[in-house]
Amino acid sequence: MKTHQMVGHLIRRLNQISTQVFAKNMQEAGLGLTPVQFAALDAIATHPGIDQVGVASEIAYDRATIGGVIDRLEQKGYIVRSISERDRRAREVRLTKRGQDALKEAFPVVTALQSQILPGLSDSEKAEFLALATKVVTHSSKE
Amino acid sequence: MKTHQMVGHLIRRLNQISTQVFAKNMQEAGLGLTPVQFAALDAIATHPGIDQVGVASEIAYDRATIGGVIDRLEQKGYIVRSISERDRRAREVRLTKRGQDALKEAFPVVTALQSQILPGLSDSEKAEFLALATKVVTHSSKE
DNA sequence: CAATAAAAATATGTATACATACCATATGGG
DNA sequence: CCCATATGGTATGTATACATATTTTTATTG
Repeated sequence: MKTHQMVGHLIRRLNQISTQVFAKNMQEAGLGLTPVQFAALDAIATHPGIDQVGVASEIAYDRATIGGVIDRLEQKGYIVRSISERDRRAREVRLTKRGQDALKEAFPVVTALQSQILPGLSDSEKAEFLALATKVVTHSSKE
Repeated sequence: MKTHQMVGHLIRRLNQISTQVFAKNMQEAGLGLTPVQFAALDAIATHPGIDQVGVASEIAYDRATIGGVIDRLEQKGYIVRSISERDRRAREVRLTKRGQDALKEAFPVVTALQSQILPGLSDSEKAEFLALATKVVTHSSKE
């Protein structure tokens, strides 16, 4: 079997295409958010006061990676961290005004770029791909 | 739209699942190859004397990343680099005996793990997924 | 209630992933 | 032949991605 035909290789290429589309559209919109940063902002906006472990499990990352992502979001002034009163080990995370604005700006861009992520597929093929991918991810996260 | 349902997010999760399956199977087989390292070894085996840019374009990476990958393969004693006589800027890359052995050992493992990468899908669904993914990647690399 | 296990962050180390800049070399045109 | 340009590789910087270890704090259990 050729490497090019292997599933893992194809998925990596899809991810590559996806992140490039994301970066390109973000840049054109004058926003510097990466896919992870956007996902984290969205998760925090949906669950204000969530802790870092919560963010990690919401978007399926490990704690260590999320720590770095949140560091950078904090440096950009998009979020604030505070020690939880309920559990002093935990850091509660919330959007700042700037973070809310950035997310509000990013949302339509991200929604619009979805259609560019699977170039060459018809609408029904895209739907089929989405259904299959969802099935795999759902199945995998149930274990 | 929820982040979880976005194409990019799903693709990232698929890639995550894929790399985890790869790492797990490699480790169980006592091999320490990453997906990129395997792909690079395979490309070099198929094109002995290929230069680094050649490897990069074979497996769709940038020069900088491949440089690091090849550094590590060299450190492991799997490949050797030599200055090309045709073009003294270029480094020709070849497998060592150890590299050939490692690749030979890895191949059946990688072939076998393919079936674990899309858990929850039937064989026909896997084939459908593969066809759609191939279509996207092919379409995208034609530009 | 003290000992201990578990959990939240962080730190550390390794490996992608890629943009940009830089150096050495090659190549094409004048 | 000279020069502008392009190309191969490396260096640098940023951002994931994750395993493992460590610290602080919490929860559990004998």
